[in-house]
Amino acid sequence: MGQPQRGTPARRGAAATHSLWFNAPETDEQIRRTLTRDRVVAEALTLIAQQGIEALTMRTLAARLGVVPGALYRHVRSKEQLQDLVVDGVLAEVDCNVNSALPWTEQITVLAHRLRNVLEAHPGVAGLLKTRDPLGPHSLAVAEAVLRPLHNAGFPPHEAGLAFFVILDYTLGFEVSSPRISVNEQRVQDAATRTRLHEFFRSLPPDLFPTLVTLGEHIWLDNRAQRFTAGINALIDGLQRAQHHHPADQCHDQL
Amino acid sequence: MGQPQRGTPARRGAAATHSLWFNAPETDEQIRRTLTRDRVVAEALTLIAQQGIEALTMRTLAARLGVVPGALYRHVRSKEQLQDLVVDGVLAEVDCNVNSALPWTEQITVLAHRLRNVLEAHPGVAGLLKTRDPLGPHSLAVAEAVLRPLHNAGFPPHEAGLAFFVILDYTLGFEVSSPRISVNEQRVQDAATRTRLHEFFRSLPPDLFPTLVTLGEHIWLDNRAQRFTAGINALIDGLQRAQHHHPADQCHDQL
DNA sequence: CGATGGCGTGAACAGCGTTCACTGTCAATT
DNA sequence: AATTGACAGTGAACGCTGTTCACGCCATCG
Repeated sequence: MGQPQRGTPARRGAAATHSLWFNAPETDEQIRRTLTRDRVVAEALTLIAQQGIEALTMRTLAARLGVVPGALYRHVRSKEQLQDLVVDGVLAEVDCNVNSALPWTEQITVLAHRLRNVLEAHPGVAGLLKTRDPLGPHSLAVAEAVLRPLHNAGFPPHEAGLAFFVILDYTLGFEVSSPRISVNEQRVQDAATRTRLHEFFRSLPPDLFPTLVTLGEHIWLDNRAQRFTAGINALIDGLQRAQHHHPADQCHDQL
Repeated sequence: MGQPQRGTPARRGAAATHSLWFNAPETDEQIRRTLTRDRVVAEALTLIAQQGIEALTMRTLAARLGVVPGALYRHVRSKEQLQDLVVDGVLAEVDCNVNSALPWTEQITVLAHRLRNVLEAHPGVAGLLKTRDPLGPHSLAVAEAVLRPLHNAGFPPHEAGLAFFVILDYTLGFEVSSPRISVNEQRVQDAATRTRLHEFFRSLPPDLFPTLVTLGEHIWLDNRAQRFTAGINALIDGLQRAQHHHPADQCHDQL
């Protein structure tokens, strides 16, 4: 957006490449004249939202845009860069505004839940986020939003950094295992597979796995929201106590 | 191991496929007659340890075993199954013995650190672990080892399950972002890139990212061990307080 | 009106996971 | 002891992936 904008023929190249233009999912009312980096990223986002991250292929993305695969490389240097742009586009959906009058624990909790909800809506993107150094503008905005309450709460730089990473590590790491979409294998966690899972736990040798056998079916349920809430609450509670009580934490590195 | 064991020719098929057998990395002193599922998985593990997870390719794995790619499919149904076996092979290295006389917080802390150390030694495997339902024998052993102290400490089933997943979510999620090995791009976090990162933070607009500008360089350092220790301590501390104080945790699901 | 530069095309390349007919060799059977 | 059958590994192929590049087309600028 902002660069000099080419002209507007009725439909660019409609005579030459007739069929692709009409087979493509051009359901929008607006005429889509030419490709843009923003349009590429936007289509990648809806593709991921619909079919998951492993469906994001240069070829299928190009097909959805009514374009030959190589054309994408005019707007994106590589698939890796496209993924970086996708990550930043997803993080743009996180609302970074929090009431700074609230205690920092509340602010961080709200931000973490917002981040989780956004990542949950784009399955697989968290996996990209953890493999990259996220330095896009919206990634930075999220970082700033999380770091600011910690700083204002009086955390010294080092401890603020630790708390910051601990919170992001947990939130992103939690979302890396998003609910599987792949329907080809029965990976979807429906009632049937849950029953088979419970049978599996009952069938385990009780001498080797006593706790798993007795607790298994009470534990392996898909209560992702509850799990995240419990985790983030424990985490922030622990951070708060570490702030007040023992700023130098003991080290358990060996063993 | 256990099935009827074929014969032992001096070198199986050495006349037909002469060169491959000698070009293969047969540095071991033992004669390697034929393929085994265990040998395939073992070679995959050393390949991952040496070159990272993205170097694990059916073709290169076959080449290292002195074998044509299709031959692997006699011992492994698919690459996905191979990855599952790799995950379980890695988790076999986790020592699951803990002194059950210690407080549960100590036991869990030790286990979490051991798990982290093992995963750190096999970069990329944590990423597989979070995308699978780990039901191999060694995965189950780790689960049992973590769950048992919680159970013995009096956690009711539901709360034990929550604590269990919270600890594993954090530990595995933390390890998903292992230090990059890929040297082709300058992803390795050396001193030079750290300096460039600090310059980057100083160059940010201070009106948009005030906290990042002031705290940036004190925060983005590669203190992974310290970060993990701080996180797991805060987490377990928070879980301990939740156990004693408010067993019913408030819910922050909306917003 | 002609030159220019950017964008999409079409085709190709290397590499990936996976399949399959075939072959050689061992182990058990007759 | 000779025959049979099972099976591991071969070689080649299929369809897919990301990526590159010479080639035209077209809008714009001079």
